[in-house]
Amino acid sequence: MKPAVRRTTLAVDVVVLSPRVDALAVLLVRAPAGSRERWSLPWDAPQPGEGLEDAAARIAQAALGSAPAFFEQVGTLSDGRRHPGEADVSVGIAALAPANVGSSVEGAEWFALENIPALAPRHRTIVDRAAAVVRQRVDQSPLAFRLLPPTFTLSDLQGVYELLLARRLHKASFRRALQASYLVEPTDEWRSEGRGRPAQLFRYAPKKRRGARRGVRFDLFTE
Amino acid sequence: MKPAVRRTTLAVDVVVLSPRVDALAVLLVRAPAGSRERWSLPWDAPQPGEGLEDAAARIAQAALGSAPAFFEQVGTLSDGRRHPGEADVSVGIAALAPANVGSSVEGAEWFALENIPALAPRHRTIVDRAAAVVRQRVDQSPLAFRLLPPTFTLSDLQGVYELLLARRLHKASFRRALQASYLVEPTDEWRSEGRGRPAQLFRYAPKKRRGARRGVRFDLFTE
DNA sequence: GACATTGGTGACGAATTGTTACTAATTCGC
DNA sequence: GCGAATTAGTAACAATTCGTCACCAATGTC
Repeated sequence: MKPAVRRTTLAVDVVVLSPRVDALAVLLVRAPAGSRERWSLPWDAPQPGEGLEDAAARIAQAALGSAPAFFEQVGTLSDGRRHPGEADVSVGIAALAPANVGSSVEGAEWFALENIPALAPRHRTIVDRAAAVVRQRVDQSPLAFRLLPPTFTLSDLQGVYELLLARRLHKASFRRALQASYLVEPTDEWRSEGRGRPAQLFRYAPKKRRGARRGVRFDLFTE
Repeated sequence: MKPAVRRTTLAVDVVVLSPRVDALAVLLVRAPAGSRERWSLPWDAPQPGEGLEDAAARIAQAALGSAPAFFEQVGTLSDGRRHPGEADVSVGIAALAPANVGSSVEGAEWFALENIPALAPRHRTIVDRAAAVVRQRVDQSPLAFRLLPPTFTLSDLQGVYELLLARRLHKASFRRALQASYLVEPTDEWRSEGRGRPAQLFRYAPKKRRGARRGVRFDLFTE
């Protein structure tokens, strides 16, 4: 039996994530009249010759007003679950946008992850996967920095980690680990944020460092 | 502009990995006469109504003789790179098979990862991605146990980790960390492997353990 | 100026990890 | 039989990392 390709219908479904008012939020767009649900993820088919991440950038830009700088695939689905465009196959892609980026595009709105309206079942699955992937890779990939503007305070950064991990972190430990990682460098700017001492601004500037050669961790087998 | 699906051609390309003679090996199949390369990954299109992982299981079984028990998507590609079946879109899936599983299917052969023959460019990319994903997730996912038979010695397990991480591990540290993880339990069998003291056999039997609530690690930003 | 609030760091004890060194059980060579 | 070689398994110590507490710094509020 010789293998052969098969024609199917394909969609790229984009989960734009951003920290909004102390919660991780996802950008949804109003569905066309007559749809079963009122909201959906931004989605479309890739154009001929357009890569999947390129398509995700275009789709995210249409909903957000500007293109996010970071994308990550969160899985391709071909189960029977319903897609708004009846696509056979969906490529789910997470896009990360800094806080306060994204002007108000007509028909697009942010929803906290814990408070999402009804979505087509496949979109619901993709959102859950995106959240899981982002949470799982937060310390192997510079995800957190993609959710912040180019310069940020260490408290901002810690806040993003706390959002992603959904738990409180200890300030001194967080900063010590960050120092040891050589991932950020201080700028000479400070930010006065109302009351309290002004905070120094940092930027993401990872230095290449020798592999630590740690032992195996057997971590995170949380199922 | 209303989003719409688009018809494309789809393939599932499977990277079957298994430890063979002290190296991680991938299963390739002989390409049909007239192809540009002599070897390719096992691949096919998913049948109507067949999930992607189901398709991967069927494809792997055809090349391996039996179906692997573990699959993981390693990315979906739609770049311009050439696919043996000229598919527009490829879903890359890694399948893990224990050592010594897989009878000799006509036209299928194992190749050590460092010694792979010429493949279609997209297949080459998928193999590299599969290796990277497996190496990156080895301590978040029970991947190593899927490369071993149901019972195994601790030296076997350490050997698999050393293959995946491509470096030597320290015996005492490895075992201490494994103990603390409650991932394996001893059986009452022992295996005498020629010379040396016989080793006790263990099985993978993860106990649910309380989340460790560790701090952030800032690990592995190795690019 | 006292106080509340947020930023930032030193230091200590606890926990984890890297390493050395040892004991145990087997096969091989003689 | 018996010592050398080989592989399994572990105790124990040293070095490092981590969690926490305590404190100092700089600002706004009253």
